[in-house]
Amino acid sequence: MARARIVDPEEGPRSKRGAILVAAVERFGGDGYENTKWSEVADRVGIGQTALYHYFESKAHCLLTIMRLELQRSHDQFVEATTGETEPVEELRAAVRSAFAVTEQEIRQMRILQANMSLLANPRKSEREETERVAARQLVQMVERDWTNLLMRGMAKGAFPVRDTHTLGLAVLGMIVSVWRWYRPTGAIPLSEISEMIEGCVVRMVAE
Amino acid sequence: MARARIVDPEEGPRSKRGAILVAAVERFGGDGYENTKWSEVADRVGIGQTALYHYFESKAHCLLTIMRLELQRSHDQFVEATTGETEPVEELRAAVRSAFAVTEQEIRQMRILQANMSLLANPRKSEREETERVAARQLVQMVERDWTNLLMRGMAKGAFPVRDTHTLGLAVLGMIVSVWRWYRPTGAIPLSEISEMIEGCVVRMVAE
DNA sequence: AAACAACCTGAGTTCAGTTCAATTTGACTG
DNA sequence: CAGTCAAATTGAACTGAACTCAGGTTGTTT
Repeated sequence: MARARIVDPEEGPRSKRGAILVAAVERFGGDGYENTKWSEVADRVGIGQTALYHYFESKAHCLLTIMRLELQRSHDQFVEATTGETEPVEELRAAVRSAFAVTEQEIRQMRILQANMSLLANPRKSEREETERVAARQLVQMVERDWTNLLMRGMAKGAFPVRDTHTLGLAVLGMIVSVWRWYRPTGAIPLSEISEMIEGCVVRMVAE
Repeated sequence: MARARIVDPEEGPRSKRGAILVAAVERFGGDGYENTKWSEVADRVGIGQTALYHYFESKAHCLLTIMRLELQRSHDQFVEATTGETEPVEELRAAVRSAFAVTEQEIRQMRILQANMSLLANPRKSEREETERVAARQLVQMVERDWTNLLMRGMAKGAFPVRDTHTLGLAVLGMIVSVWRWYRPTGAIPLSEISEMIEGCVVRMVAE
C-alpha cells in the first residue's frame, strides 16, 4: 500500500509543485492558513508569487490539496495497520496506535486539516477547487466508515457491546483527532504517552 | 449564576451591538467566518458597513467577542451544573449532560468557536482584538481546568482510577466538543441520543 | 434649546489574492 | 547540436472586501 506522499513522482523534473506543498505545509501549519501570505510561500520556494498559479489555481486550492493528501494518507495508514488483524480489540488498538505513528510533517498536515475542516462544508466557485473539496469530503466519509466498520465487525463478533456505530465511531475519531489541536512536539508530554492514554480510553469506551 | 448573554444590558438604548452579534452568529455559524462578508452582517442589521466600526474594531474583533462570550457561557454552565454534586460519577454525568443542554443559537456559537479555535494561537496586532483573544485563551484554560479538576477530585476520592488528569481531561473535552463539528439540528440523530452516548463513553473512559 | 455624546454615512484607501500578456528555460527531436 | 515547444516564470495591472476618514445626524440631558 503506497501511502500518498506530498511529493508526487509524476511531476516533471523542474516542477516545483512538491516544494510549494512542503513550504505551504510548513507555513500553514506554523502560523495558520489565514495568517500566512500566499506570497510568503512563493518567497520560501524562491519563485515570484505569480509562478504559484502555474501549479495551483489559488491559495485555497493548495490548502484543499494538502488536506486531501493528508486524508488519503490517514485512510491508507488505517487500512495498512488493520489488515490481517482478526481479533477486534487488537484491531482497534492497532488502528489507534497507527493514528499516532506519524512524522512531524504529518502532524503539521493533521493540524492544518483539523483547523480548516469547515472549508469542506461549502461548495467552491472554481472547478479545480471544487474537485479537491469533493474528493476530500469523500475521504472524510471513508475514514469515518473505516472506524464505524471496525466497530461493527467487533460488535458482530460479540467482542464489543452493541451500540450506535455511527455516533460511537464519530466520538472515537473526534477524540483522536482532537489531539492535533493542542499537541506540539515541544510540549511536556511525549506523543507515545498520549497515544497509550487514548488507546486505553478508546478500548474502554467501546468495549466496556 | 448569571450566564453570559450575547445581548449585554449594559448597552445604551439605541445600541445595535447585540443585534450585530446575533446577526454575526447566524452568518458565521451558517456559512462560516471566512465565507461571510462583513458587509452582509451590516445589511442584516440594517446599517451601513461603516457603522459596524462604531461597535467593533474589525470583523475579527467581533468573532473573538463571540468566541469569548461562548467560552464564558460554557464555563458558567459547567459550574452551575456541577456545584452541589458530591458523588464523582454523578458530577461527571451532570457535566456532560450540561454540555449538551444548549439552545440552537448556542450550538451555532459552539460551532463558530470550534471552527475558529486556532485564531487564539497567534497574537493580534490591534489592542482590543488582543484583549479579547487573551481573555478567550484564559477561558479555554479555565474550561480545561474545570474538567481536569473534576477528574482529580474523583481520583482523590477513589471513584476513578488514577491517570494523567491533563491528558485525560483534554481527551474528554475533545470528544465532547468534536460533536459540534458534525452535529446539525436537522440531522437524523437527536441531540439527546448523542448526549447519552457521549455520557456513557466518558464514564467508561474515566471510571474503567 | 444648547450642548454633547452616541450613532451613522459616502467617499476614498489599502492590501492580499489574482489575472494578463508576454518572456525565459531547458528537455527532447531530428 | 540547432530548432522546437511545452513547461515554467515574470512585472505590471486589476479586484474586491476590510478598513479609514472627515464629517453629518440623532436623541438625551440639563
